[in-house]
Amino acid sequence: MARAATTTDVFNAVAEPRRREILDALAGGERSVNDLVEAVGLAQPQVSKHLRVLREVQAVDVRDEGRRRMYRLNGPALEPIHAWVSGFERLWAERFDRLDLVLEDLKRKEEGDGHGT
Amino acid sequence: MARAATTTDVFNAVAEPRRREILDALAGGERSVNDLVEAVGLAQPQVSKHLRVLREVQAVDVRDEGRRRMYRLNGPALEPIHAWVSGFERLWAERFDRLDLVLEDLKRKEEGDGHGT
DNA sequence: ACATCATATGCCTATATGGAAATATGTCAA
DNA sequence: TTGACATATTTCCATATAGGCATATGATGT
Repeated sequence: MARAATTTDVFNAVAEPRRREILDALAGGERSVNDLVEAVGLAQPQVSKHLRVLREVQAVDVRDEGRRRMYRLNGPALEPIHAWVSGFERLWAERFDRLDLVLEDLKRKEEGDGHGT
Repeated sequence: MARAATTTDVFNAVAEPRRREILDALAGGERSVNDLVEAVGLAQPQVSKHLRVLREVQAVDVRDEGRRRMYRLNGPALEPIHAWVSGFERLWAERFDRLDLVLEDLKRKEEGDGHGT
């Protein structure tokens, strides 16, 4: 079996750095394809192809405006990534380390003085 | 040019669902390869290969214990993902939607009544 | 109808993949 | 040393890429 298609899910779609750049460029608001071509410095066909992938995983929406096609972010499509990676946040976030300390402290106290039920 | 190697960065490494499963399984603490084989239901060689990829992007660390190799998470390697996707959080988090409303409201007011400089 | 601008699609190629199966490496125990 | 267990590596293969380039589609103005 080969690698999963880039359109399988948003994880695969954003594994490509150029596609992340495109999403970053769209963070400022709607943009036409040509705008994006300038923004990411790729040839137009490549940008269109990346946009297709992003469309298929719902990461972007399109709107026709005359001869141009305006692309915009569809943020919620990225939520699964955030949800997944947030589960590991405590492993690097300092504030959570400190929270851990507090919790351990509480636990120690509770076990220490026997004023329980 | 082909697709970027899975070991290029953590985004690519984690695009493979089986590797995410492995990381999930490691969230509970250190595990041997055989443990992981059971946990994810893949053949041992595949698991070893996935673990190699995860090692190369620093998402896991290994420790030798007798004939077993104990793998553990190295959370901070996932931070770039969290950092990137968090930039888009406002696009789906309800509380931010409401913040947007408030801001727009303020803006309207400011533009509406001419009490400027 | 025509020329022009804007975007999408098709074709080509080198390349890395993930699973399967076989095998190599490494460690312990007797 | 030999055997059993634990893990890693190699080989094989079908498949999907990403970029380059040519071209098709679509909308606009004259």
